[in-house]
Amino acid sequence: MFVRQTAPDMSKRFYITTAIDYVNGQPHLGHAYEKVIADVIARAHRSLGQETFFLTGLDEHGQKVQQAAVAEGKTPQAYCDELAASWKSFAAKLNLTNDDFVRTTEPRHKQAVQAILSKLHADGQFYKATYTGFYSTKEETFLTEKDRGPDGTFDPAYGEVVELQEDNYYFKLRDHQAWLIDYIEKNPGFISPSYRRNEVLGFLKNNTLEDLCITRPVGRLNWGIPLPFDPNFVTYVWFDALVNYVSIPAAHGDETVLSALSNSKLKTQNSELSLWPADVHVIGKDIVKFHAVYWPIMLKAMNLPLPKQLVVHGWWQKDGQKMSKTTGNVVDPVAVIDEWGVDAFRFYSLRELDIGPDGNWTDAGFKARYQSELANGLGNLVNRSLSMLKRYRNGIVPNRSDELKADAEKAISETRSQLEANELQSALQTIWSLITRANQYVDQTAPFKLAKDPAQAARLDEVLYNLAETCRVLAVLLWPFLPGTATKMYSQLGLSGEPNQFSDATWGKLAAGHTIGDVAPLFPRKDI
RNA sequence: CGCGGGGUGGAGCAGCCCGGUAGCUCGUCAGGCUCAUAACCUGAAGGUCCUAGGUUCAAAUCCUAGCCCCGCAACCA
Repeated sequence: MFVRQTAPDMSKRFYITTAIDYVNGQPHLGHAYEKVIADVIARAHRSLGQETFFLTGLDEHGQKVQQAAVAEGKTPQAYCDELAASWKSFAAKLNLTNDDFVRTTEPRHKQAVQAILSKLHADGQFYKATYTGFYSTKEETFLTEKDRGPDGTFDPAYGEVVELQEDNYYFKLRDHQAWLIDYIEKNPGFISPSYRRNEVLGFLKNNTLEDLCITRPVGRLNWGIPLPFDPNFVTYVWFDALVNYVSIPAAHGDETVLSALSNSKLKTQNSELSLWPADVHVIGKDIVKFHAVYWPIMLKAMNLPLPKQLVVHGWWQKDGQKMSKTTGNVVDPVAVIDEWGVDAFRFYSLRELDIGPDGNWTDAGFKARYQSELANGLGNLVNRSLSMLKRYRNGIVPNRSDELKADAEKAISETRSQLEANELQSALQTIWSLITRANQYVDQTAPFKLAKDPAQAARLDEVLYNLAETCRVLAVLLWPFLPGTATKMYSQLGLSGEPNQFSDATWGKLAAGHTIGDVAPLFPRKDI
């Protein structure tokens, strides 16, 4: 064994990110879903004893923001500032434990973007070229062949279409295809689930990568980060949004990123966290290509290691239909949380849909899971267990008994490995199997009958201990998913703090003689 | 042949990667219990695991072909 000389906070943290959301609009279910997935994974790793850094944030540049700001008579920055406030409160509403919140209009991000652009430009990774195409002056965008109707003309919605020439900078992607295919093949865990990996490999093997246009002339778009080597252009999406994953580590003093950009002087905060490479990027299936193809190539060009894993989630439908603002069948996460509580929202999102496939949100399904699994399953177990302990033993924990120990330990070890593998839905199923077992145990041992017979006092003690201790273990297992509920469970057990250390999910930690707290339903039944 | 996902008892899903009693929630029916949020427990009915081939001692699970749904098709999680 080598003795590590590094200071504790210099060791590499588990670093997890969400995609950053485009600020043009209000948060919806999809945004909430992705953040909850990332938060549960982040909390799970913290609980398992790993130093963790969880980053989420906003993408604030681009034409749509610029246009929306102008339409509201505001400056783009003022427009972003207002929306950023609401997005930050949204993160709080979801009970996220993000350690930072990136906004791409922040100086700390911009300086990193410019440092990267300067370095790659100096390294000859970019070239300037002229593009000729059909341009819609109304939509302020170039049209492609796909935008043509069946008769070969462009839709009148595009207004006047003119042939236009435009200079832009391009990033060389072409030479990178071979190593990237090789990398993805040799690292089967890089893209999860596996069918997304196959999709990327299929794309890479059947297509030739086109070089990537990375700029817009300021005449067409000025709400962006200027190229440090050509003031006539701003950088366009790729070297802005994606870079947030390393610009924030740089701002926190990450040595890996800073040394890769050694030709520049970046201001950092006083901390010196070690973050890069990211352990997990949680993203939606729509942006797999950008994260699995463009981003690795960009990192390779920057001489930075690749992220360890992309966790790709699916889409929610509502009642079997695509959610859209025009049909109005949207799920407003804030409304759901206000009505049912954030833990119920988190629970349904993760229990109903595994990470990967598309899912179907139904209000009836939500209510059913709330009622049966949260109220009748978990809530009722805790309530009946602790009520009996209160009533029969004045809330004083009896001597330890191990009747449910084996069942609990099975659930604990399964949950642990499922959390480590990001199998969140399966972990919830495992946890609920313990809840079911405990409810069954109440029926089999009938403590309410034992209580009527003084000769059975010792037996009643055993049963009450097993139930209380199972509730305590459940609180620890549930904490990453239902942090508020888990903390309430601890509080009802008379335990202070949060059950946020997985190591506390060890049978027998509840001490004899301890007095529990006040008991109240965790998920009040809602009769509809 | 553009890409991808799915087709499992009445509904919605898990299982498929690493073949071997078809599991979960809801619903239906019949019992039990009364500590608890009219909650809990037990049992029953109900399934050609889309179809057809193949591999295998054994396939929902692997392979091939077909049918049917549904997304995506450059920046929408």
